[in-house]
Formats: sequence, structure tokens, C-alpha cells
Amino acid sequence: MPEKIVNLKQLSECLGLSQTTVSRALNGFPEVSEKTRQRVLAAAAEFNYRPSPSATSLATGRTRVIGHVVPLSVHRMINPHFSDFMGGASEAYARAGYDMLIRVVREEEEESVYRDFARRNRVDGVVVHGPLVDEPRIPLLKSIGLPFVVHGRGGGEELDYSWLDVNSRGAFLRATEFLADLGHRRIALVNGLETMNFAYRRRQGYEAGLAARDIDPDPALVTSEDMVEPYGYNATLRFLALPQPPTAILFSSILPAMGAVRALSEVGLRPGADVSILTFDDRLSFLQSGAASPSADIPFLTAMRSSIWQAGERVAEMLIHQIESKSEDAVQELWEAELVVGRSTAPCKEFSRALAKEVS
Amino acid sequence: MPEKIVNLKQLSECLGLSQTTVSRALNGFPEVSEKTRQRVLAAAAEFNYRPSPSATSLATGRTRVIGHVVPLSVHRMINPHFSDFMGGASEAYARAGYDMLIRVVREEEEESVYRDFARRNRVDGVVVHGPLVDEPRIPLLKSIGLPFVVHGRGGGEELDYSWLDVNSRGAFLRATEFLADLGHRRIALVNGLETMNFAYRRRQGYEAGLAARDIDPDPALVTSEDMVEPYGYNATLRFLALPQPPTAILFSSILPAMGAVRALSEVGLRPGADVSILTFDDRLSFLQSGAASPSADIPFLTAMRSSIWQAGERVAEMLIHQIESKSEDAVQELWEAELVVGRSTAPCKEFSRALAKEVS
DNA sequence: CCCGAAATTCAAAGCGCTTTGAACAACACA
DNA sequence: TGTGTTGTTCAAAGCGCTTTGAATTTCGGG
Repeated sequence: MPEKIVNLKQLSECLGLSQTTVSRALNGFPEVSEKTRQRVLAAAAEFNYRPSPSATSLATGRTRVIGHVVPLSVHRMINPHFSDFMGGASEAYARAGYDMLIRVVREEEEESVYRDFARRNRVDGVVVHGPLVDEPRIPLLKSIGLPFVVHGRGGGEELDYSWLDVNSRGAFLRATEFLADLGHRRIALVNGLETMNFAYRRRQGYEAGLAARDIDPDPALVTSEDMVEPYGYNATLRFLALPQPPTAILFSSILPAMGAVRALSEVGLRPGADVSILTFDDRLSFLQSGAASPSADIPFLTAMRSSIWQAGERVAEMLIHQIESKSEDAVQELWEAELVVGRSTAPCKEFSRALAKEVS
Repeated sequence: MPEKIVNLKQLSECLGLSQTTVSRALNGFPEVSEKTRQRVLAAAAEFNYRPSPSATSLATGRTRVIGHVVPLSVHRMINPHFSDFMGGASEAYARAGYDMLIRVVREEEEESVYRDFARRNRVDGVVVHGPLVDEPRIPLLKSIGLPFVVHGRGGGEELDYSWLDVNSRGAFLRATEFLADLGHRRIALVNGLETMNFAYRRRQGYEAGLAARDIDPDPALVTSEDMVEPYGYNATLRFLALPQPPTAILFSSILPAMGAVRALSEVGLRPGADVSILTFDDRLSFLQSGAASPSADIPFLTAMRSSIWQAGERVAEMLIHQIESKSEDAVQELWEAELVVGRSTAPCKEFSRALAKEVS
């Protein structure tokens, strides 16, 4: 039996009150007597009254929905980094009583979709994903006045909007120095697409790290693509075929790093012992074992870690706060990735030999 | 400058027409003269008019939004199978002009959320994910009259609701027979959680396959957990430590299978040559290389394949059709997984030896 | 017992759209 | 010239909520 639905009017008639009073009682306005409020709440519970979202949003202009606009380009929705971020965000939304709305659009439609969202109150705010080095969405959203928080940063001015980002440059600087300090001189970088600002910054960090250790960058050791597993597999095999293969490889994500592990095992090389592998690790949830297993004491892969799931949660919180406080103040958070040493990195063999010779 | 927004009333005033006529012209009603319709369309384009979704949905009861209710239990939202499905679904929604709404809820709230969705037209329909062997959501949704399509099937009566499923039992029967025909007698199963109906059916297929080849099932060779990478890693190591380790392992997803590959490489065994590995492969997008790489001619893993992305697209289409045609007819689709032979399976060594001895 | 202030409650006007039922033109036919 | 049709257009009544401005009740103090 399709449950009988009751609206505000019916509820107020049952109570012998006006809609105004019932509405106010339900929404916690102060000018309702405590006795009445209790009566109203009791009746609402009894009849299982729920306000209609469309009516509420028509009347108030607020929807309690946050939008995520996803360009159709395969690269985004698809990937587990994105969905882990969304997992975190949707939990935060759930806690605050919001829903998440996803709209997949053709690249060129993105702008007009934001305009619609804003003009017609489809959503109360949006999250901007994967900002490019030159990011047009940020000025657009500012100009139309739709609340937003960026996951990452655009390339230019950074102070007049809210964002949360990981210190990519710092993380890759640190990672490169770590490998160099193990004696590696030929360090490769398997980077993400460098139109994305985070990838661009990672490259900067990598180059700064090389410079800090007086290593000449070699263009043959750098590659930039979409961060999927086969990419790491192919890149690794290509590197190993070089006249002077790298002794360490730095990966932008754990997915290509897994591809690398597969490639190494196929050619009979061991991660760590033969080729050092260090990866940025977003702590993708499906790669973590639930309970702390004993073998997890020393992780397999050496990594710069930062949870993208938590980033999603935090971005959602920031956005909801911005919406509810109606504040215009930009809030920024820069997270540092944590270096976790695992078994996939080791001192460079050539370096050790050279060192031994020198000592003797 | 927050763009000036124009509503139906203003638009009709500019045109010197009534709201009725303008609304009908825009929505393609036949009783508007062609001349007027053209004028209206032109003006709507000029002023960039868009109807307000909340007003429309308040007036019509339709929202052009499809809901996905995701229980908070970590296992679901999190995993790439789910998000690949969602990727496919959201593309189908985009094509049809729908939005996807995601609501994360505590397990025990799920029922009341469906009730709200239905009563207050929050969404036009919902997709049911991961049906259990005994699935309460199906009768609930039927009783409240909210359109839905199930990805998978419940355990009981299957004919009175719409679903799309892969023939899990058939796929695992086939896979088991394939391994048995390579001479393997000790075949392990690394299954998903068997409260899920699909996992339950996979187990049935596996057991049927063993029975068909006169192999006694060994409980020590079967395990059932959440399908993440470390699970496959741990399970494989555990199997290898058995007094009589399996010579072939059947995986319910490519993620634990990847964990297995990692485990094997750590203990110095080769997939295929030493231990055969066969996995169900949902064609997770982030594991496919974009372009057909030459090395992809013979895939690495032998697998039963079926694209979960496409399943998402199709489920979305079925649901939209159900909503728009208002038809009550249940539609079912059962997809067959395709066996793709890769390099991770090979004849059983013991068996080959036995065979050789016999022949000589 | 009356008065003004404070505490409650209410009727009615939106919010922006769809849709019903009626009105109005235009037209052919007798 | 009047009549019935057909083709167009319209005013107004919702849809279910919030919110304004006014009305009503309550209550302490004179």
C-alpha cells in the first residue's frame, strides 16, 4: 500500500493550527510556545510528516544538494582517485543532511551547466575537481556567485577562493631527495597529465629535488599520462629497455606503481632489491586491508601518503560551512604528504659498490 | 555580474503572451501555432531562459533525478566495481537529461529513505545495488511504488521486477571446468561476501564445476571476503602454506587477483607456469589501457569477462525507460561472461607429468 | 478592571511552474 | 448572416512550502 502522504496543510488542520505556526514549530523558530511545539512535533512524528524538498527549495531557494560536475572525458569519473574522493565527500554530506548530485557533461557544456546550477538553484554549491594549470572555472564560479571549493588549486592567484590541496611540490621534492640520498642518480618520473595543476607541481618538485642533489634531469626519464595501471606497466618496460635504465622510479599514483610491480616481476626483477619504487599513495580504500594485518607493519611500497578519501570529506565540510555561514571568506588548507618507508626502495647497488671501493 | 535570471512570467510578458502559451510552446504541446512557437523559442534562447527545476518538479511531481542509496558500510561506495558501475550509469543519465543523486545512509535507515524518496518525489526512481540472498528492499520498493531496477537479482522470485545480472553461476561453472580440463584437481576459490547473491551463485557454479569433473570440494580451498587487493594477497599466501596447496586459484574479482600476482612474485612463483590464476574481470576502466596496445593481444590474466561499466549504462537505460513509459512490466536481462584465455593459466604440472608417465 | 507590551497565532501573498476549463478568433458551411 | 468547428490563447487554480504583516491572546502593573 503506497503509504498515505500528509502535507503541511493537512497536518495543521489536524492540529487546529495554522500552517505558519506548524512550519515555525518544525523549523525551530522562537516565537512558538513550547507547549504547541511539542504537540506539533508529536503529530509530525505520528503522521510521519516530511516536507517536500521541491516545495521547500522553491520557497527558500536552498536545496541541500551539492553538485559535482564531471566532464565526459573518460579520464575523470572513471578513476578510483576520483571515486575515493567522492566516497569521503558523500559521507560528509550524509552527516550534514545533504545529498550529492552528479552531472556528467561534455567538456564544452561545463560552463553553461554551472550557470544553470546557479540561476535555478539546482544545487547550493559545487566542488571543482582536477583544476588545470590555467583554470577557467574558478573565475567563472566567482563571477556567477555559486559557492564552491576546489580540490587542488588553479595555477594563478590562490588567495581569493577556497581550496584544499596536498603539497605536491613538497612531496615530490622530498621523495626525489630520499631516492637521491639512497645513492640513486638515475631517477625516473611517471607523472600524471601535466595539464593538471597537481601534476605540474609534482614535476616541479621532482626537478627541484634533482637540482638539490646536483643531478642533471634527463627528459628520457620522464613521462606524463593518465594514471592507470597499464601505463605504469608500459612505462616501466620502456625505461628498462633504455641504454642506461633508471635505478629508481617515482610514480604519481599507486595504480601505475602496481603496473610497475607487474612489469618487474615479469622480467624477473625485484622491487627494492633491483629497482627502487616510490609512489604517491592516495590511500585508495580498496587497496587497504580492513584490519591492521601483521604484514602491514612494513608496507610493501615506499610512498608519500595522503588520504584522498579524507580530502573529500574535508572539502565537503568546507563547502557546507561556506554555504551555511554565507561567508565570503576564502579558506585554504595545504596538507603535507607523509613519507612511509616500505620494502620497495633500497640503496642503489652501483652506488654501494662505488662506495665500497672507495672505502677499501 | 550574477547573470540576470528570467522566469516564465517575465518571458511571457516580454512576448505579450500568457504563461500558459509560453509553457506549452516550450514543452512541445500541439495546440500552439507554429508561428508563436518560433517566437517563443527565439525569445527563450535570447534571454537564456531555463525553467526552475524545483518549480517544475513541484508542479509535475517529476524530478529527472535518479537516486542511488548507498549504505554506509565501508564495503560498497568505496570499491571500484561500484564506481565503475556508477560511471556507466551517469553517462546514460547524461544522455537522457537526468541527474544522479547519491545518498549515503546508515544501514538501518535505508528503508525510511526509500519511503521518503517515494512520498516526496525526491527522485523518479532508484537503482538497487548488491542484492543480498534474502533481499528486503525489493518487496519494499514494490509496495511503495517507487520505480527501480536491480543490478543483480534477489534470491527468491525473480519475475516480478526488473533486473540486469550476469550469469554468475554459469561463469564460474565454466571457469572451474576450464581449469579442471587443464588437469587441475586442487582448485581454490577466492570469493566475495556470500551474503551477496552474486557471490552465492558463483560458489554454486564453482561447486557444480567441481562436481562435473568428479572433484571433491575441499572447504580449506574456499574463502569469502570483501573483494579488495590485500585479500587476494593474504589468501594466496595462506593457500600456498597448505600441506597440499592448490595448483589453480579462481578469483571473484581482478583486485584480489592482483594481490595474488603480488604474492606469487614475492615468493618467487610465476602465474601460469607455477600456479594458474583465473579471475572474474569486470573490465574496470582504470585497469584497461586506453589504446589497444600490442601487448594486449594476449592478455595477462585469463578471465571471465563482463563489463560492469556497460551494466551500469544498461541498468540506467532500463530504469529511465520504465519511468518514462510508466510501464509496470518487469524486464530482465541476463548477460553471459566471456572466457578470455590469457597467460596466467597453464596445464597442471603434476597432471602433465602423470600424463607423460602414462604415455611412455 | 483597564491598558500597553510581550508572547503567540494567523491569513494571505509569494516562490515558478503546469494544467484545467473557458474564452476567443478564424473559418467553412449552409 | 448565423452556426458549428477547429485552432489558439488565456485567466486562474493549484503544487507544498516559507514569510510578511497583521491580528489575537496573555499578562503584569497601575
